[in-house]
Amino acid sequence: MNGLDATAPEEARRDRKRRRTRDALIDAALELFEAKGYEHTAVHEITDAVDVAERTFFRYFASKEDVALHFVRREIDDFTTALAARPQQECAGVAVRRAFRTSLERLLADSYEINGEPRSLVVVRLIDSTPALLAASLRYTHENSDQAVRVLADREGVDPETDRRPWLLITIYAAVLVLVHREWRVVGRADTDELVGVFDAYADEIGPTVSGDWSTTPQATKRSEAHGLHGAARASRDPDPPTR
Amino acid sequence: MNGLDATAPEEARRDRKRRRTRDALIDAALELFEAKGYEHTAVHEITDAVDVAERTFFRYFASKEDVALHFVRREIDDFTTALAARPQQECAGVAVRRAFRTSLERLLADSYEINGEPRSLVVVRLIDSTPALLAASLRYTHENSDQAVRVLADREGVDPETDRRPWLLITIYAAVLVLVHREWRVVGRADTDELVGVFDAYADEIGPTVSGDWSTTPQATKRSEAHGLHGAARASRDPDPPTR
DNA sequence: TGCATTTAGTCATACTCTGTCATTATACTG
DNA sequence: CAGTATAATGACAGAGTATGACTAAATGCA
Repeated sequence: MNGLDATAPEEARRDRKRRRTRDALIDAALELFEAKGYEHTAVHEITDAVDVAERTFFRYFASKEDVALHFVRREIDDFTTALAARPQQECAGVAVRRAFRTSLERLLADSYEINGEPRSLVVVRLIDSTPALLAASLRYTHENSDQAVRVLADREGVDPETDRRPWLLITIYAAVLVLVHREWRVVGRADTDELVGVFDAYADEIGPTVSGDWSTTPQATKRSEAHGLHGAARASRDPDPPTR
Repeated sequence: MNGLDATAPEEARRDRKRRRTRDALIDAALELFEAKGYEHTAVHEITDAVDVAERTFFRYFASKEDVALHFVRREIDDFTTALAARPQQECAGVAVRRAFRTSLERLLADSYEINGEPRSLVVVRLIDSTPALLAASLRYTHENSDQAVRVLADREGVDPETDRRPWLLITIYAAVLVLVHREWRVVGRADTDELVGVFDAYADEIGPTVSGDWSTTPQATKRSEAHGLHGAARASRDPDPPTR
């Protein structure tokens, strides 16, 4: 774009300053949210704590939700990165499962604390217990699954427009992650082994069907030949017997 | 609560009036949303169309989102009802699958039209294309899965506090429904056969693993002896080999 | 008819978020 | 060093959603 000679260090300095402001806003916001609750914290209270104008907050974050979703975003980005980095020989199901586990582990590895509690736990609890944040986080996950689906489809050499399997696989594991967060909140600790265990328990439950190797086996089709899944819609079509 | 003798007709009349106002607000809202988009429709425009005060709107609906989510709520309630009505001898997976299909069919059966298009399609498209509504609808689904889980767990005689299978099953099918809505929007029609076919295709893909018959297996839960669930759980806890 | 309860309307207000313009800090140029 | 461009911030105004408090009217009941 531009020369990285003389101007670069200065730009870096400005970046650092921006980052400081940004981090300060995040920290102040989380502490206030934790102390008073998300809904009962006004944006001007956050900006007062950092001593910037309220308008500045909205220059750093698109919304009040946005600042709390910072970590959700990171977790999802981590997942996509991890998925792209899985070795090619792994079949889709295993790669997705391992990538999700990696992102969960990375989230748990965050060692910062807020009021003596791991920040990850504080954030998960905050999101889970605040309707507006829960909604925003589910939406964010949903919207970004497209990207993960593309990565997965690329990797497996299938077309996400016509093949439903990548959508299903990503969606299922995203849902599992929500369930893990739920249990995490109940557990009330950020014990990596324990929570990865919970994740594995769910993943084991899903079993081999969805996780099968797409490239070779017509796995999805235990009861017919159609593996293209478009055709797979057909035969199953079990007529719904009357409810009673 | 009270006598249903003399007062009943009056109460009924008041109820009808309330319902008329409410329905008028919903209709006006959907038409405006469809015409100008959700975000570009102000609440006072809706209330102007029905000729009530803006404040009145918020007496009928908790929020602007709420009025658009009316149909999502109905779909979810339909599901829970349908699940409770499934015959006992069906195994969990089949019952859940059929109940979801029933609620989908019922949604599709809505024959009202808005601007010559089926209302169900209009609403699905509206929700899917409006971030705020998408978020709210995902949240609503999430929050109400608790109830469905309880119904399912009751039915199967398992404890939802310790058994993860009902959570997983409900969550997976809820996610599938979102995927169906997605394709529905792409299809651009409200063709029952076609969309039920899409649902079945996803459901077939999930296969028997999660849908297994629980009645024979003891409640799994503690991963100590992760026996059960279909033996698929086998050698869980696979150590994650290095990414590269 | 008189009294209580419920429902709707009015007014006031808090909060989120956006647009705009002035002000300051910082970087580059001669 | 002065002068200028650019980016960041502040200050202010305003729209829109949502809530609380109070008032007026309708309704149910004595």
